[in-house]
Amino acid sequence: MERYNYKITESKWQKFWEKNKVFSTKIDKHKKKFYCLEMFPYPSGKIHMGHVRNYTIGDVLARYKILQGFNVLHPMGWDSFGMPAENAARQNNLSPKKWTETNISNMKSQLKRLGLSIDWEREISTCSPEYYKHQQEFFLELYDKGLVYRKEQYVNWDPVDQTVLANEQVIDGKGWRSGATVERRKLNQWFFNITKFSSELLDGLDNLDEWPNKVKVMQKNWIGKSFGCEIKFQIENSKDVNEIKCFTTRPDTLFGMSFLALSVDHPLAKFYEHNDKFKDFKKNCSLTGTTEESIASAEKIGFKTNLIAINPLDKNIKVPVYFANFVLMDYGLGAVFGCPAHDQRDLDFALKYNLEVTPVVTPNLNEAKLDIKDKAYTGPGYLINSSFLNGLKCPDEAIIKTIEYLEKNNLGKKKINFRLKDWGISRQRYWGCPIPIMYDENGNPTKVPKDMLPVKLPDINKFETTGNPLDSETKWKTISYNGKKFIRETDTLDTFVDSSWYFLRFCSPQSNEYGFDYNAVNYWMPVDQYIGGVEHAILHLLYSRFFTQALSEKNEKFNLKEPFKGLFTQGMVCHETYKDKNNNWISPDEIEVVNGRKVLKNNNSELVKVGASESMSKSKKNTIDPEKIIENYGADSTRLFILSDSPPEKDVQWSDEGIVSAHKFIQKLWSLNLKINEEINKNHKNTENDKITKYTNQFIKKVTQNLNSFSYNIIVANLHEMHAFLSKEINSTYSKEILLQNYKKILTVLIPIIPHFAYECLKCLNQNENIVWPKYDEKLLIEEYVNIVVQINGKKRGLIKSQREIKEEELLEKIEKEKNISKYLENNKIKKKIFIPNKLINIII
RNA sequence: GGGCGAAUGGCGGAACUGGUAGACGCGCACGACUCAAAAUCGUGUUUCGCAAGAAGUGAGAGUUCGAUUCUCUCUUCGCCCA
Repeated sequence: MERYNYKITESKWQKFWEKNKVFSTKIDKHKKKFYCLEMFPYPSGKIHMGHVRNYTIGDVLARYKILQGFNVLHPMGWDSFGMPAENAARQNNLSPKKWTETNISNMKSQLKRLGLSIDWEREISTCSPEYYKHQQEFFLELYDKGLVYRKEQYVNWDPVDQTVLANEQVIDGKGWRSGATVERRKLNQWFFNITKFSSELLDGLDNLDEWPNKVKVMQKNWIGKSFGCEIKFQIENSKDVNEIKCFTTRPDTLFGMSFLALSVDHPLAKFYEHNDKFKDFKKNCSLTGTTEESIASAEKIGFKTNLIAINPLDKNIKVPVYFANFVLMDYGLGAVFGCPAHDQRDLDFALKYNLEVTPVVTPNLNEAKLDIKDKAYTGPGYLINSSFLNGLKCPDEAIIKTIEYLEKNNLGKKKINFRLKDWGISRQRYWGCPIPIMYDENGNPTKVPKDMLPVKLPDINKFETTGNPLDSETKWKTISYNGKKFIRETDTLDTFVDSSWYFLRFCSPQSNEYGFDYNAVNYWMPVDQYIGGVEHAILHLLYSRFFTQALSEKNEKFNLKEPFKGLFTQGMVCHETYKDKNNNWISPDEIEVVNGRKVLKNNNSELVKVGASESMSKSKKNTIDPEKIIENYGADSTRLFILSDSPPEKDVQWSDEGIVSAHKFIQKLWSLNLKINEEINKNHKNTENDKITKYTNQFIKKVTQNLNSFSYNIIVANLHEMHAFLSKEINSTYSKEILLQNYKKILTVLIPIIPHFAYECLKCLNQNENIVWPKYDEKLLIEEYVNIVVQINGKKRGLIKSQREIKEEELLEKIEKEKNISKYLENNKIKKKIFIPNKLINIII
């Protein structure tokens, strides 16, 4: 029998789609739109299985929506600025631009071979001046709206490479490349004022009912809204300082206060600038990293000042004031009061400096003594040792009462604090979007005038090993404007800015006037379904939400609150890991199976150690190259397998058996297709045509429902069932029209999953016109006969096949006649019967 | 430490609002075809038991005629935040 030739068929259809611009989309206000977007890839060189999964899931949806008659926007582009290009350039002495362009063209052809329904005419690349020109305009627009500012901020500084490191480049406090101990260093940096939108970004989550709950929870925690209060502490023993303000979420524990702690960046630090001991202390603090985690895990150290703070609730309680390394200037007011009995950090600090530990919360009022040793009590309870607050329920009631008292006596006020910080967007890198700012002779920043945009990156072919390459581009840096000399900003924008509006650009990728065309954006946006990895659950999605709101602010033509209506986060692709006897990672390519045991290819006597299945990564060498898989099995097989084994939101395990089985299944479907074609040509007469029509109806319903709920793995099971049914049923003699009519519907349902195959089969039947998603008829789904479960005392004892809507009495009569069931009822009195029509009867004896 | 989620055969996983647990696939076993093998096709496959039957969805309780599904406690694992 003729085998299905996926190579010829797939490339034929891909050429057809491309040539006829089948997937190019235009605005059509008479049609309902559907914007299907997958997170665009970083052009690292080759696509990986994660891309295959992501884009297959998206393509299934896009093709389904097309068949349903939606006007579908399904674009693709490249997140093409970023460090890997710069690193590659340093290593190989080639320009990041060339490296990136080569990768894009490679990956584009790889993606095309997957048979995706992409509108490639809308392709964009964030590193192209046509794209980043508009980003620079946006930067200036936000600047004018007061959402951009410049301030000093700590960064991770690598003293050997003379460069700034991202948090993930700091490993155990050392630079990832140089190995040098990373320092905290202050640099002037640009910021987006994302915190201005804290409330909107938090409240907006409540309306995103098509987002996974876990992502909303993560964003909620990240924004971190907390209720608390600002407390004024009078200061004694100083002529410079009268009072210090602290923010706290636990004002109820104020009577337990035994010290006050300031950040080394607190304004009061200026009075200690000439104190050598303080300078040492500050330097010591700077050795700790900038992440919250590294600060939390570092040893708590302090510098004691001569200041004395007075407890506002009781003037007789006086405590020392410290600078401490665990207080951050970014959070609250850079000053906290320490209550060691009920906060672990404070307790660690108090024990180190021999400060008092007074318990003020007890879990149980009857227990007289609460002894705090080295573990703080942070649970709920009742206030003790707290004068007029004693006995209050803590935390809720006690906090409210304390704040009431403080406000009444003008000692403090209620305040809401957010954990979210402003978004630092300066990167001391070459391969990013230049910030359109220039500095005059006095170092004052001004906007680069609009007609001088884009500020293009200079071509650099040779990279020094240290520092920001743009700093040494003297010619590029200096410009004259209106007869004055200016120096360009040499920082570039965080690449998260690039991806914060690309979904808007896709709506009108050629738009020249502005980053997007208002008409197009207002038609296509919001993205109806966004699909990508959960690793972007916080930053990318939050930044995109912010950017959309920031552009919408004071904008009559564009007013969008949320860019992504639906969000789907897919799981990762995993594979077993292998090691040789020396514990070196081994790639699956270097392994073969001999007598059921995994051994090295070049040394069959050496057994391979099989490790846990983990997400594919180059470092563990457990990757599978999609290109080879598509070459050996075809795009449809690859798509089918990547969907089949697990629900899309969960991790999937790549297996060689799995891809082979998917491939075999396509072949089986092809054999079936040939048989069906034969049968159709026989054109039988005088037959019962009901069964196949009924089945087709059920099949359409199942697949449609599973498509709607992203249960793509179950659709694959549905396809297997369909194959089994048709293989048997094809021996019945159906008339030509009935067989053709039903089979066309079935093939149409296959399109989203295995498009090349499905279109080829439709073509064989000359049925490739007017293809629309088939509707199912609820009336046809009702079965005439039903199997009713018979339970006795809740245990299943048998099945009774009967007509629909059988009455209870009639059913009992039938049960009497079934010896296998009735034997359980003999000599017993029936106490109770539960009858669920058409489903079940439970007899209690 | 806090938050969220998960736990079902040898494996990946099904099971609609509580109503036949194990769909479908992989693996395995047996059979057919073949000189033989591969491929292909067919049959079987939760466990114990010859069988009748019994047990069974991480553990323990609870609600219910009936719980993989709902409630509580615990265990383990995963993710996020610290």
